[in-house]
Amino acid sequence: MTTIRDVAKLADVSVATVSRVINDKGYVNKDTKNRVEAAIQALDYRPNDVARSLFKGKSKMIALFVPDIKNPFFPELARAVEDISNQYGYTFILCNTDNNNKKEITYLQALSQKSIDGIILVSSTMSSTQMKGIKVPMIALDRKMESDLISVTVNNREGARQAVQYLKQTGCQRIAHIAGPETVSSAIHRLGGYVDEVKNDAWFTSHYIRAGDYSMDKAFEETKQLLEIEPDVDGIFVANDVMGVGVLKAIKALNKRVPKDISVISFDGIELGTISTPSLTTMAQPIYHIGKRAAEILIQKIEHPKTKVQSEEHEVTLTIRESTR
Amino acid sequence: MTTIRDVAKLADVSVATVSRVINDKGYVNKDTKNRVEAAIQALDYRPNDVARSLFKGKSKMIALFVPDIKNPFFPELARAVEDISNQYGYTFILCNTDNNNKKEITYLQALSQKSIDGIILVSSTMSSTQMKGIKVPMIALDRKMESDLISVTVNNREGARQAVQYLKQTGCQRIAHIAGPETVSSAIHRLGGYVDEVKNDAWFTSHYIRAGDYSMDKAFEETKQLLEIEPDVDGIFVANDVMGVGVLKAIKALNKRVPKDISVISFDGIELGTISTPSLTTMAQPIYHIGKRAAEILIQKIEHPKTKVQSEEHEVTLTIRESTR
DNA sequence: GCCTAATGTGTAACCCGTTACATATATAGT
DNA sequence: ACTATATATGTAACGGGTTACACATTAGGC
Repeated sequence: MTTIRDVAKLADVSVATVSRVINDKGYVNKDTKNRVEAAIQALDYRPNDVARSLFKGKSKMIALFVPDIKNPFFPELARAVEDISNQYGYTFILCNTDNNNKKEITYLQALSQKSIDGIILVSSTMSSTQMKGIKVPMIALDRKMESDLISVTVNNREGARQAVQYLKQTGCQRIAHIAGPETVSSAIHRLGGYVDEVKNDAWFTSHYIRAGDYSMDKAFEETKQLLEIEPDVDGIFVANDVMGVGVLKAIKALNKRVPKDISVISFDGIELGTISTPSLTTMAQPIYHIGKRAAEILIQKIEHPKTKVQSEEHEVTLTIRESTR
Repeated sequence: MTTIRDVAKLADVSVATVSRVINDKGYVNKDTKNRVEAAIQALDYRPNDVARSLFKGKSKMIALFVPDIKNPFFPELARAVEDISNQYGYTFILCNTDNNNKKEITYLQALSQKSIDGIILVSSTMSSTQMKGIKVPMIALDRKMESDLISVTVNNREGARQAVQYLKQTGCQRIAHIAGPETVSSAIHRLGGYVDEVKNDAWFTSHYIRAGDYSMDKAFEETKQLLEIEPDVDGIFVANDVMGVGVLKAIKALNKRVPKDISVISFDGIELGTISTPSLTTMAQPIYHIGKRAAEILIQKIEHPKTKVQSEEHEVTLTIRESTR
């Protein structure tokens, strides 16, 4: 590796001058600058980022915590964050937490030892106590956290209301909900929106709500049980698309038809929903956009710590496909 | 941040001794060790990895280059690599290259400035010339590269042969192939395996081969054209599952039935293939396993540079689902 | 022509662990 | 008792940029 001292020697200047040229900072005579640049070229010199990081206490790296990248909702988020990171010169670190608080804490520790500049969290397990001591800039994405951390989310409650309203508009009389995990804010709000819309209906009882966990398999099981207990269900609002596919499978397994017998609407708008048969009507989130915004806000926080940044709540879009009448 | 010098002061020893305690290296008296450990505890001291990296010239970070994490084949690979990285104490960096050689080179440069310890490449665009100068340990995954870089792949040619054989066994008489990009080794070998099996058949002409690009949309278009030109096709071997879904859609759009009129078998074994209707019969790769092996071999290369490591070619498994008779 | 400000450049300390080397004491072997 | 080793610990250089500070020179203003 050639170092700044090699360059300095070849250009016959001090390392300070080379540093000034590299960073375009401070006064440097034009001729000197040319000489230094020629030396840099000649030696194919590239500054060592680790040395830089050590001095600055910053690493130009940001991390994204997601439960599991295999869940098809997260790759697009990850892609957005990586794109923006890159654009601003940051390196992107991906951490799969499995919703495991211990793993999160371990990552947090490891990353702060590496002088990570900022972290984007898709998490529901981290408590405000745990976040107290941490001075790394952070932002919550997709889910709000117990702590008052700034977040970028969508308007889950309103989106859920619209979904249920749409089912009603298309003629559904008995609308069930396959909910997400009760520890996750997005799931809570989607459930809340559903309840808003059905709580005053004569037919409504809590039997119409089944607790899923955002996974396909659980949704499959819950739907089968639901339809046994409440066979008159003619519409299901599912808390996410992955579960939506499970619901579709369950309905098919029971020899009912979608949307003829039962309409299904879910939430997220991932590509998976276009592949199932029938394709899923869904409340589509601007997934890439929220990932992008989270990264942008985080970088703003990192580079201009005094600027006040605010939480954002984005809109979802009813995307009508084949699973509703 | 508390530093090693703070700890040394509190424990009333030199920094060298603290370092010895931290790294469990060299002689340290038991009492001294206890005192140092108490001081570390008291100050909640954690060594600065950046300083360590600077001295060692190693960062304990490895990167994975994939074309696009949104392609559902890659998340599982990424997950495997991340798991293994973590297990060995490495931090995991994800890079989306979009099959863009410029991006790859930019990443390579940026990462080597950060003293990256190793890189796993899913790439087909990097030439051996470009790799010449690079002394970072690397390994190819899923695709072989032009250069003689060690790789972890599956036996694509043999898998393709088995796929075509299976179609024949189940009664297909005219078997077409939707190929992957001709620049990608896996696609080339899958095409090769197909040709091996059909080249001597009387009916075979090159019209039965259509060039896809591993994307769903292209496969959709190509299949429609294929079936127009060769309406007697009763079996299609598709180079990957994502395209398999596109093929299914095209066949449906033409009002033919799978597997009644046309059997479809694809390659990869991603979860997506279980969600389509009908679900896809496929040659399943041990995706997680090859990702794991690539990471393990890379780390072996990093930590024990003299040990000889070898390329690995893993087996694929015929996974029969609904898209074949 | 004189003073101030702008311009130009170098020295050395600093960021924080690591380790070669020096030094010192204790233990073992004969 | 004496040397060879094992044990124990400290000092200071090192890795490679960055920058405060000092010093020197040039330009500008009047």
